[in-house]
Amino acid sequence: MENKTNVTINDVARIAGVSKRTVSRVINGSDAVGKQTREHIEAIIKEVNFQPDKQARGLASKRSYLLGLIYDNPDALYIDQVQRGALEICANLGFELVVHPCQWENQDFIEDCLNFIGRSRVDGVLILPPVSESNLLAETLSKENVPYIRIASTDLEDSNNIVITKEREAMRELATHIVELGHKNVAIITGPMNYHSSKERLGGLTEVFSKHGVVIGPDNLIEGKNRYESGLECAKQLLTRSPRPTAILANNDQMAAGVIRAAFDLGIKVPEELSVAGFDDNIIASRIIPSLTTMRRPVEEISRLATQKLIRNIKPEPNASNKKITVTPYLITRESTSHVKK
Amino acid sequence: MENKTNVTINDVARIAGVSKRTVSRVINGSDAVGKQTREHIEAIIKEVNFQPDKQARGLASKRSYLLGLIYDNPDALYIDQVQRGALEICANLGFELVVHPCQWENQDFIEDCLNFIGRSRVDGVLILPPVSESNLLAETLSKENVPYIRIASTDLEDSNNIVITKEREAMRELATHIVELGHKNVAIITGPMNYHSSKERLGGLTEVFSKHGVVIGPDNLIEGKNRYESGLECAKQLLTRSPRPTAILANNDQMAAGVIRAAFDLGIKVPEELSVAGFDDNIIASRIIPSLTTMRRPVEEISRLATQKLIRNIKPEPNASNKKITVTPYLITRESTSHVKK
DNA sequence: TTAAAATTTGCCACCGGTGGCAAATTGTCG
DNA sequence: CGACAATTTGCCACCGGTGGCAAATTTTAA
Repeated sequence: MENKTNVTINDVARIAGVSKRTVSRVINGSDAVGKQTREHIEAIIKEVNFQPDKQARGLASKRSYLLGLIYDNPDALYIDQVQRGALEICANLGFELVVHPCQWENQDFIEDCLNFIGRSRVDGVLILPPVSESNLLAETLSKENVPYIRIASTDLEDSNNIVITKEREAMRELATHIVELGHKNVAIITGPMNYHSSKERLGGLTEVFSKHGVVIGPDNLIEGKNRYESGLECAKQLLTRSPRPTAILANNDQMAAGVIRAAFDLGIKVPEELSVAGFDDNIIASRIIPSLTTMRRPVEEISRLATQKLIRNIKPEPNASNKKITVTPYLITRESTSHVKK
Repeated sequence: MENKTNVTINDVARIAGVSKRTVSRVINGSDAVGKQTREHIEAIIKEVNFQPDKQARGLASKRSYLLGLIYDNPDALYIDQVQRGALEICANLGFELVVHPCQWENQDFIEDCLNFIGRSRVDGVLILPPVSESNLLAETLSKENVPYIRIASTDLEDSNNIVITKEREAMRELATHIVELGHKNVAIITGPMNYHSSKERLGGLTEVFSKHGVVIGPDNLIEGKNRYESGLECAKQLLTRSPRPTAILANNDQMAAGVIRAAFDLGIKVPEELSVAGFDDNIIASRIIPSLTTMRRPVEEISRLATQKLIRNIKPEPNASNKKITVTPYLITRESTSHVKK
């Protein structure tokens, strides 16, 4: 462990008996270096533990080796998973991750993001839902030539900068599960309907339900806010209606947890008298009693894919294919859903 | 919104009709600038939305305006709160936050951290528990002259670089609560006993219990791993012992959630037959049924304080006092604890 | 009024790398 | 074997700021 002094490129060059330009070429994997020269220099770099200064490199090459993570999501568990996935890729490719939470419904949010990008000099940004749904942000970044990747639920006509989670398809699977359990009287708590993702998820459900005679109308459809408290409140409304639904599907796990609490408070047994399902499979889904049937979104995997794509957008590799990336969540069946009682 | 072109210090200097050195002085708040010159330049900076390049600044001044966040904590909710607190301060003081999860029990963890610091050129690091308990890391950073702050539960003889959470005192409060509820047969699931924090929390509990005749011995003390699964397993052991404890105190909320699950699986009613308490007040504590009595750790506040202190250590202000910072968690009473039945 | 001191400001080198282009070296072929 | 092409390598300017020091200006003191 001799991390002591900061070795510079000049030191390496001097030791190797070459010019620093050649060392620079080696660092950057340029092909125009003789084989033995390269190996000699690489050995020395390893030996003296030379780590090129990101500041200087950035200044000269217009690259900071920093990635920004832009989000406005109350779900800490989701963010954490994204970070882990992204960092795994960053570590491999020599990037660092700078986090930037924001308020995407504020008026100055675009400016705030641009300022962040300007200040921090990140080479590109990863944009998480729901911020990823802002076409204005995407267009602005395009115009400013800032590489970005959006993680989102639909194509949004921006397919080269997006990783798509097929939420509509996922919800079809969930709806099928519910139909198979014999539920006819199903209620849905959607997310905020100005989110694409809420529309996609609802769409997937109703497609299947309508084919099987499960009617979704104003009486059993309610718009939630994706938070626990909101799920609690919406469920209290739904559960006092008559006829009482035998299943409630919430737009995410947080709200589903609220539904379970509401049922508990009203003395309604889950799943015997009420089936409940969520979306995300965040940690709460497996901790709550009864544990929650939900759609697992492989967040870490999505994040890894998105980060790779982002870095490839920043420094294009010739041989890399550039196809659209999609991921589909899948059903996790737990205690909160069961056959409807006759 | 005219973020378009990247304005440089030369542009500002030219527009203001001064040298860039003078503009630099204004940016850095040097006192050696004439009042009207300063105001003139400041106006122009605002007008053209000049944002000094962090790379260049860093290269020249040996400062990156980046802070590192080092942690190895499975609890995403805790990390998220820390980030929010830290970012609030960073935003005010012109810093960015770079995250670095690690495996502090790996052999090369010190080297890994040093490499991270070297690579990213962070100006200082915030170290979260349990990594903060590593005296070796702290000493190494001292030796390398890297500013750091540890968030930890005891003084660790490093008081100028530490923000202390008084966990022992907190646990006294919890123990008192349990004693007041009449419990005599109490079991404890500790954290890993090689963590200071686990010792502190256990110490606080036993201090109070021993004064009130509540005996803690091998029969009702078990070492957990701070995770849900561990709480589940430990509780299953404790709850099949005879006499069965009337209260189980877990070292954190994750394990307490496991205890509640174990009780549920064994048909033991909480809180009627068993009181349960945790530590942290993370989100799961209020979501679970029954909701969890716990000690709230004001994580965001702690993080803000730590970040401020860190930045002050990086660029010392003359008038800033430099006293020790401590925070004490406090009791949140919910559904999972009640009077012991006679 | 003038010299000396204090305050402001500007010049220039430098931080540690990268990029363009020319120079040096090696290889190829008639 | 010499001329020419291809491959390697080095020189030097530059990225956008900061720091030291001297120069210019203003203030104070005699």
